[in-house]
Amino acid sequence: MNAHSLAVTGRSTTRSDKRLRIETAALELFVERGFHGTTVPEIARRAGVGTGTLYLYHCSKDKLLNSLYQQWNSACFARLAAAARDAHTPRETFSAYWHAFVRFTNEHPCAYWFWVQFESSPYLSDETRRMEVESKRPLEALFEDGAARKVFKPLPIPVLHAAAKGLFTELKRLESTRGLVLTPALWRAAEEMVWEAIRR
Amino acid sequence: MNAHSLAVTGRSTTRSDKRLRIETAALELFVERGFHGTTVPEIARRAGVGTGTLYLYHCSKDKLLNSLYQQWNSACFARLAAAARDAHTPRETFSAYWHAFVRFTNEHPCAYWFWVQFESSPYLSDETRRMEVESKRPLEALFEDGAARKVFKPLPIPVLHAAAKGLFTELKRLESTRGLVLTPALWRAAEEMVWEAIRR
Amino acid sequence: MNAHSLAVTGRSTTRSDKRLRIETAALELFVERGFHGTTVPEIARRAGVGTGTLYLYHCSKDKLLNSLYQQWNSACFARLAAAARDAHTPRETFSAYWHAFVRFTNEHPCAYWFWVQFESSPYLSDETRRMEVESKRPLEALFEDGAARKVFKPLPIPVLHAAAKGLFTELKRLESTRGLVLTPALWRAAEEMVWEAIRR
Amino acid sequence: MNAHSLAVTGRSTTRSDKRLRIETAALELFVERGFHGTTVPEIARRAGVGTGTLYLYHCSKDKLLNSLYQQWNSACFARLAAAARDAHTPRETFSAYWHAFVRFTNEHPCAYWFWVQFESSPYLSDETRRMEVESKRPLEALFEDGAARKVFKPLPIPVLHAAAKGLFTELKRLESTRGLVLTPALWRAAEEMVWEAIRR
DNA sequence: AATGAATGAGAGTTCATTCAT
DNA sequence: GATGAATGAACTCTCATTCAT
Repeated sequence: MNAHSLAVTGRSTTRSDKRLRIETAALELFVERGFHGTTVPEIARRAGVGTGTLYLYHCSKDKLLNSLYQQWNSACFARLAAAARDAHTPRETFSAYWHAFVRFTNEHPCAYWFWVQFESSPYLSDETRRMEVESKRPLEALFEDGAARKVFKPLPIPVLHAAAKGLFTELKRLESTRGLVLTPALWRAAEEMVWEAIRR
Repeated sequence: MNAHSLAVTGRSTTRSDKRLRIETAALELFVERGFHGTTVPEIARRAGVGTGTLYLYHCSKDKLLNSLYQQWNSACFARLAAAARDAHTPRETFSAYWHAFVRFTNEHPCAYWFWVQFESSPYLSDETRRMEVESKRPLEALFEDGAARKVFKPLPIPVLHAAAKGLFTELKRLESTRGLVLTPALWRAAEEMVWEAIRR
Repeated sequence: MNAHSLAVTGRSTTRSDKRLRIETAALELFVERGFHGTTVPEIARRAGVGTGTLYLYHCSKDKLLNSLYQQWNSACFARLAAAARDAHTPRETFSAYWHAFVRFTNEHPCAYWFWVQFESSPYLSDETRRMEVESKRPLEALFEDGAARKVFKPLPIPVLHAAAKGLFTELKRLESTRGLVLTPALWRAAEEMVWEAIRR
Repeated sequence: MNAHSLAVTGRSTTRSDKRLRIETAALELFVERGFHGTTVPEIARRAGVGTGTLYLYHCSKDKLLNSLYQQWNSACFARLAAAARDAHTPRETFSAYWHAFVRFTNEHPCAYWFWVQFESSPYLSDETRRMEVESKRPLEALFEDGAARKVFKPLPIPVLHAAAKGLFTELKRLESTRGLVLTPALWRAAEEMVWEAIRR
């Protein structure tokens, strides 16, 4: 997911390199112009490959979008789960999870906006939606301990989750639509808000 | 919305009736199939008018979408503002506002999902986005009293707002993706979560 | 199936006129260049309509080909059946049938070559093939009388039929590949050959 | 055609073996799916060679088709000529020729259907068509003796030929479209039909 | 005002052919 | 000689928009 290997190997036409460049270009363009606003030759051009080459790696524009969605979902959820691994209390778990999310979206802003733009779109296949639900489950498990110890409000874990994701999403949206500056202090305040919301 | 009013009122309502039918059909179809999944002749057919007629009321498919977005935004925000008019304390204001939102989205589920689907899409014009920001301001004013009296956390009002909208959105999404049943009790619990989040 | 009505009506853009022009253009081009050698815009251009117009009348290039095949098959078989209606003896029936075939292919050479080119091609759908078999049956009925009266060799009627169609086809091919001149005398001689072949 | 000869003869047959495998694969696929329904990589895959390898033997897909057509034409005509070599009377010549044709098409059904499918297609080059005419001439010479002795009807030899090829073709077609069973008895009856057709 | 047949630009996708290895 | 990943020209088909009626 980075351009590092490109610089190292010199040869810029290895197979996995092409795939990566296509996927990066597609992610950017889908975010900039939407699914139908982006043409396949445009993706190919930005990736520096021929149009037909794209079809060696992804069998349709549609499947490409779904593949990107699945990849980034997995990557993000894996990251969140990993971040919370060393936490000892529910409070620590939540904090680790929250800040990992902040970091992930800062490192991969394109992937984040891609997610926001397409999670409610009709372009995702049923299979992709199922995978998203599956990927999220391990994450929810992180909060089972807290729920069992009655640290949280007696609500389904996805609902607790919703408080976090919801505020996060809207803050990001305020940043882009109203120019809100998301300082570390604000992120900490927001974290506190969510904690107040979910704790018993 | 039905053939009855047509018969009763005669010719005079034909125009506005057609406009309404077009807009209703468009709203439904955009939600069901997305912007590019919906064709203009299809909207016209569902509205029971000729394809060309649609262009007497809306100069392009794009403008139609933006017009719908603006209309429903205004309608929703007006409704929220009205609901909070008779509240006396910040807590009451918030409660009125929250439940008005719940009610509005139950009464107009199509309009709600339209909003969710298109608020992050690239189909909205800059003008529409500006209007949305403008429309939201009066709503934010509702919370200025509470902010002044230090009932809320010392954060920009849009941030407080974000906690409400964020949780709301994610609960609705859980309803549609995971089958979460949104009982009145759950809505009250959610209201409480948001209140805990925003109050000082 | 002729350009007559065009001249009469003056208005050259009636619906059925467009359909006819499209089908005529397609028939000619398919014969001249084959199915894949003919592009849809080319058919439209020769028909004097827009590319999209073609799709108002035929839902795909493939279906257009099959529709043409079915139409001309029906037309040809109907003609042959009609021609043999007034014949009294098996010999007369056969003669009427043979010469009607000669006349039909002279009047519609394009349709004839279309038939020859596509009857063994993989572009015909199963449905088209079934229809062809069905259409041929009434024609075979013409020879049942002769078969019952033991005028013909004791073979399945389609086999008798095959002798006629086979020689006919090959003579036409000799005309186009070797420049054989198909005089009325030659057609009569060929008729005699087939009669000798099939009679007991 | 098998891996055996490869092992036995070593490197020397590799080249011609590859050529053969390519041509066999192409023949089969062209019959199964038509010219445009068959892709070059598919031919290569079925032949067990790389895509590029095909171009070492045939400079284009088009030329490959024409080459196959020429090869099988020559092979078939040579076989028919050889079969008639020992016949003494025109009747014997014709019989030998007829049954050799039956045998050849039974031994090489793919080649036969290839011929039927492409003899009227626009994929054959002028050169191929010329070669076909040339190849046929020696075959026609077989019947000159009979013509000179006035055994046959006083018609150009290709016309006599047409009666044979025509009935043959149509019988084969009845076999594949209507399930007609081509027994030896039927072939003999058909031979008799043709003989009746052409003899004076 | 209302219509819907007609349009053609522009989309996604395929595939014969090439060429670096 | 043999390969198959890469290419991009060219295809079929769609659909927002127009305009004669």
